[in-house]
Amino acid sequence: MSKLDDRALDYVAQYFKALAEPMRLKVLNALQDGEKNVSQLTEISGGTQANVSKHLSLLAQHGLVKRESRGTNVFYSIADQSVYELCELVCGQIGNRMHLEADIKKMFSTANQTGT
Amino acid sequence: MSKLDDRALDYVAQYFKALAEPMRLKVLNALQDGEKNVSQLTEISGGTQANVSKHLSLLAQHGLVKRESRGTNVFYSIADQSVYELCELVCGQIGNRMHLEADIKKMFSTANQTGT
DNA sequence: ACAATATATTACTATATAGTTATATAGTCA
DNA sequence: TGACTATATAACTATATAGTAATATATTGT
Repeated sequence: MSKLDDRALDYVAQYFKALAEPMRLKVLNALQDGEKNVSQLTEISGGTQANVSKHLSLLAQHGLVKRESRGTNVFYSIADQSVYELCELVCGQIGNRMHLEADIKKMFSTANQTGT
Repeated sequence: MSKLDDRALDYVAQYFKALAEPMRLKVLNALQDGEKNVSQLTEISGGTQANVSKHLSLLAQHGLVKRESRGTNVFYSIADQSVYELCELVCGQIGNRMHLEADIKKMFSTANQTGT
């Protein structure tokens, strides 16, 4: 990325924005081990059905998840594994940096078993 | 990232949020070829001094840029090259995907000369 | 057709924040 | 010290959006 024009910057910003929400990260996290329907994601995330549905909608809009309805269920799945690469990169950075240091390190020691 | 707890998710979300703003991306972009002071960044970005200063403050808070005052100037620089890796990842994805396809592709063909 | 279930949507409230204008703070030089 | 420049901050407005409650829209099975 060296000299993105304004449209591109807006675009990238919007993409980051889609990732800049704890509930959405939680949902993506939950989808790591395969597709899940809205009810499952609602339960896992501890959110309300309406809210989870809205977040899923947004994630789908930004191409982060795929949507497939089967019967009365709608199953969502990660659209692109690179989402996790992003998260890992960020998690790695956060682990290094930060005021919380010890705390954070502990969080990520149980969190970073993925290994791209 | 496989099972981040809520604190971690908040944390990661905040980090993405710092990147989820066109003006801040523009500033980061401008810092790619080395440190710059606030006046320079104000001019390059086309924003107001106050606004740019605020964004820089936020970027510094999140550890994305380093701050160093020399005389009456304050020079900012990229704190961590991994910021660019993030952007490239996102840019790559956006290039593949997307409604805008042709347009976007064109944008990024002139934009992706970095090559980590 | 009707009841039951799963998901989406709408209208709303509350909160966060980008941008602006004006002002404060700090460093430099006469 | 006082004028000048560079940066930061405060108070404000406007906008976006996360969450909620209620309702709409399927789809399935009877």
